[in-house]
Amino acid sequence: MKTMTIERKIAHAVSEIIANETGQTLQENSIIIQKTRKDFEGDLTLVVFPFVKMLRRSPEQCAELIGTAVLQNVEEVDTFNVEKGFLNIVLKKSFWLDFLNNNVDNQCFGILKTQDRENTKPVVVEFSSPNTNKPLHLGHIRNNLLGFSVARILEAAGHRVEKVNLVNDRGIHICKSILAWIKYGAGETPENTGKKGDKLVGDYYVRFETELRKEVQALIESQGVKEDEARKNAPLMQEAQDLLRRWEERDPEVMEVWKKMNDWVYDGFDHTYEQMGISFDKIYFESDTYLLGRDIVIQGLANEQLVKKEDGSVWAVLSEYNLDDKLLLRADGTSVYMTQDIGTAQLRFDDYHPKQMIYVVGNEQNYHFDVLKKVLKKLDKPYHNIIHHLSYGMVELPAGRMKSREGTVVDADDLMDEMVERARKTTEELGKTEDFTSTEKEKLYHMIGLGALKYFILKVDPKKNMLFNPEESIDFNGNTGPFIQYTFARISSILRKAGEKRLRDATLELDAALLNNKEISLLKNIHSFANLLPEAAREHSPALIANYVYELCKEFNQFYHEYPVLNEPNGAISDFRLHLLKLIAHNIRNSMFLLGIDVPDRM
RNA sequence: GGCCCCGUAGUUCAACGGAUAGAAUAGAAGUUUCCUAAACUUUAGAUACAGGUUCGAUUCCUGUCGGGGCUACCA
Repeated sequence: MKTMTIERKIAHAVSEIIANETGQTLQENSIIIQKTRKDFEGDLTLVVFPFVKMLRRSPEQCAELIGTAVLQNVEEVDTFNVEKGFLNIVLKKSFWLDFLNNNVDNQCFGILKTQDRENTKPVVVEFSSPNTNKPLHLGHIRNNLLGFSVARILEAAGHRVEKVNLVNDRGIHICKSILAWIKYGAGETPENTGKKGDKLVGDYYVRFETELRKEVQALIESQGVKEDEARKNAPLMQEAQDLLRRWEERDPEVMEVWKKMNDWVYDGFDHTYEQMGISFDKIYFESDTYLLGRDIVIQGLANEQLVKKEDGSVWAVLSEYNLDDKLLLRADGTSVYMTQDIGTAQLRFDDYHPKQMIYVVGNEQNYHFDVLKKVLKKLDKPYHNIIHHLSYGMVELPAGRMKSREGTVVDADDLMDEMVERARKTTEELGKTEDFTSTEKEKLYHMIGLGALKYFILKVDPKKNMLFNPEESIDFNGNTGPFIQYTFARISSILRKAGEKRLRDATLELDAALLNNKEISLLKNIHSFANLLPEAAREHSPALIANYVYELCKEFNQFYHEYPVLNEPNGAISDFRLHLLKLIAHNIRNSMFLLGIDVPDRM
């Protein structure tokens, strides 16, 4: 143990004094040390209530006793004060100065490197997982940003990470858009229409639904059947199902159209992913994996882990888990969604032998994943307990969830374009880019627009539903991405003005007594990042990082307003502040990197 | 019907069971001879309701009310 954190040192001292007093040993993780709240004097606070009974003293006496012991045994501690049942510990100013000293040249404070990559089992993070029958929308944006950011956070926390995408490129829904294109497409292509491939295919998916609804309506009126009955029997639906059968038989004619249309979609997706700034290490296609799932199920049946009903359909019996039985193969032998997921899980396990497989999938599929894990357990698969469903909340509109039928879907490309446009407009109104080249401008507007969007999405706790109001544009002021980018640009501007030589020659020989509260507060913030990052990794929560970096920037702006850096007459203080700014800048950049957001040197 | 999730300022979001529930935005009032005013300062405003557990509850438990999701031989 080379570097023990100050929190652990204190916790250790606390457990010792309690052991001395009572003869009881308590686990160090039962000692609650938190950051002291703003309104009180101190850096760290110990809640002493848990020890009151053991020590048989009043809370104040306990705090006094523990405080004295900590003061004696931990050299970094300067003083302490007792406020109700809370022991507030003040660290020496030199502790903070040393902290800066030790980390000013560390561009990656708090970031852990994966040791021995070759021999480390990876965490596989699956996200995005689009269907190839329609373009990406706002819901996918949350999924993509979340998955990408969580992958970066895990990596920064010392894990080896593999990002994978599972493209849902087969099934009845895909056949629907293919069929509509064959019937009504009149040879339209992305080239001859100028339309983005995924949009074009999506249009035909919508067209299918429109035409189907007409047929269903007609059936209901002429034969008086119920709607779901009519949907099943409608000629178009029959044709789509026929197309699916032909696809499963690898009918060359169908395969050709399928391939062609999927390629259009992939071109479209590539563009969307690029705009979003996300990428994958590997892409899986369900068309390659669904048969594997079927084989596993058949094997499971042979092993008597699954059961076959009279009609020939295959089921997992899950009554022992209080879940309904789950169908895995239809009577006609075709696969369902769950069957595919069994196959992809197996393949992923074989490919990576991961220590964990994370699936970034909306919370509407909570039940599905509960069942998946149980089915895999039933099948005796070793990986059933390394599956983690990173279940995130939906993005809702003021009127409720997005519905493609009602045309309320917020398109991913459109939204990103709007954000970039607004960044352009706002920046130009402020007249900040007059001396930028046009390339620099485009880059900046993209950075700001996407920064605003990403931060807006990621600052919300992933588990919770969130609201997006298309009427109100995403802000550039306040608790936003651009605010953080702006703060970074401000710091960069000072560092730029200082010049390389000045930065290189700057000394750190300040009398610690000269540190002011704002400076200590900033150092304290950054110091806490080392604890925050592992927590964000554990919780799979970019929101923790977002809130952290916002707090840091807010703090910096207050400092910036109150204290000069380059204009500070005391050279030692000025030098110190330059170092402080460097550390802050690195930390902001790193934090934003974890969110997948770039920061500009000027804006 | 059964199962699960969520109700915090006008609005959008915070708060390992810990101190006086934080921010942002919208509202009101201010700050540019000074390193970028996308900033800063001041001000007003909230835990759906009723019980319980606890030294202490926005947080855990029970009930009521309100919102959402799942419950397919769809994905």
